[in-house]
Amino acid sequence: MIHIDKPTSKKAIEFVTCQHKEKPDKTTLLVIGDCMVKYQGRAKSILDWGERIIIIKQDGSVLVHKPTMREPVNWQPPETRVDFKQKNDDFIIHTYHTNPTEKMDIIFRDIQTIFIAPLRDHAELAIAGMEKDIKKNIMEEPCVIEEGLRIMEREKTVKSGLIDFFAYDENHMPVVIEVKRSLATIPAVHQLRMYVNDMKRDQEDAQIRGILCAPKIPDMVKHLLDDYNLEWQEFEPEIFIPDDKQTKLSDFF
Amino acid sequence: MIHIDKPTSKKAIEFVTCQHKEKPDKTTLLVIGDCMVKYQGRAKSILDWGERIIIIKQDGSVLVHKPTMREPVNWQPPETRVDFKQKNDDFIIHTYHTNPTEKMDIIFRDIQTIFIAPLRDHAELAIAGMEKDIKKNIMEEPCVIEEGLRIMEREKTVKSGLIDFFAYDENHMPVVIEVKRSLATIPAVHQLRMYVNDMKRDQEDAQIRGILCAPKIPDMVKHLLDDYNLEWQEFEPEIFIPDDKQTKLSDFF
DNA sequence: CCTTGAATATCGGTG
DNA sequence: CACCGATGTTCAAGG
Repeated sequence: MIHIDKPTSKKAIEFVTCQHKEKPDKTTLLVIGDCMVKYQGRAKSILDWGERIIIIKQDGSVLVHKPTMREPVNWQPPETRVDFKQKNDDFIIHTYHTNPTEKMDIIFRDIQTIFIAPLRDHAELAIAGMEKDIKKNIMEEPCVIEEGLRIMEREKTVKSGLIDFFAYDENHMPVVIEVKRSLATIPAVHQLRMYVNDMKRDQEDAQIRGILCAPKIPDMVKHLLDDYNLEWQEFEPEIFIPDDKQTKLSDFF
Repeated sequence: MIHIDKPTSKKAIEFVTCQHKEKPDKTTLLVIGDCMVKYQGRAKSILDWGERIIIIKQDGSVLVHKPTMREPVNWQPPETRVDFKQKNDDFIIHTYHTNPTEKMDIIFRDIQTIFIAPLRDHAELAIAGMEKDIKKNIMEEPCVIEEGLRIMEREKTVKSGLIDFFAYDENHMPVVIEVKRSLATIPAVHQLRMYVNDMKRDQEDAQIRGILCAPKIPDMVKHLLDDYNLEWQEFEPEIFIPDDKQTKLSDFF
């Protein structure tokens, strides 16, 4: 890890050319300073002068971070080409990306620090509690949705898409189940409605239930479900750790 | 702007306590080093050792960035409380957030640099080419969709949501128009269908057209539109700079 | 390659 | 505060 404080634009060019430009896929570059940003691509934008953190990552992604907000204010996706220029007393980072075509220029009028470090990180995130995990739990314990439910198929393909669960209730009536891990949305109602219609067409069975399952279902969505003669079930968004991740996660939670 | 290189965990604690902890809303903190990350909240995750960049922003957002990818591998939203601890030879950053309840711990076994700087950035992003801008352009030049179109209402509220445009075509037939700035999706078709149905119910008028407008409409979506007797119009995703942003943007493009 | 759908989505606007 | 929709969404998985 090396860095240079308060470099002139000339020094900055020398530093990044010597230390980063030859091996951009091996070293991460950090620039902190007073800059403005111009972007043109899927949209167009301009960001006036301000003190920010710029990160050029080893896969060619470029981030411009303001001192607030989770999201970068400007960025480029991975596989962006980066070039460094000097103009008057400004240090300029040109970035260019294809597919989609996008360019972004960062102009520095003052640099506080430039860091260059070869970062090694081969770890992969082990995560639980995603929609996948919630579905696995429903598969193992269908009673969280309804007593007596027998799940027949999971990820069943029908004409208009993929049904999360196809089951029979305790009265042997077929049930189509759509699961959301967080908020149930209006499009999810239409998705479920479409699946139920597909099943009716396939089975020539007028009596098929449809249940939308989510931790939270807004009134608007409930009313829409009523309109279409569909049902809903709210469930506790408990996070279950799947067996295959237990070895990685169980020591910590 | 100050920083400390290769600090021991003890030195690191002293540094951040002295320089950051008293004014976390005034200074941005950067830590680069070998760490692991544990998170528990809306989901649960664990990230094994690796060299990463951690940013603690002045609004309390916390980012953990790997040397690749646009997205942080772990994070906390704004308004997160941060605390620093020492345990054996490790330097630990505890973060805690409420609503939703989430905690994330970052454990460093080696620190390359800690950087603390009060960053000032009051600039706001001026951006053009968003859905808002495209709608404004359609409002001003309805012929980009169809010759002879007269737009009557914009953002018209109906039972199931908000219609982008309500218009009459050159034959005085009512038209409901739904606009997407990028890809037209299947849910957008159902949205449009619902709006047309709402209008029919309101107006007791059997003849209402519905047009889905987007730069790109996949075949699947076109077929679905056909099924429901709806229309579509692809348009060039040209980016128009709205008048009120011209002063800011026009000098650059 | 294109398409589809999830996300610890985030974020802004509206009621 | 809840809720809704857009995002330069990003990202991974599947065809």
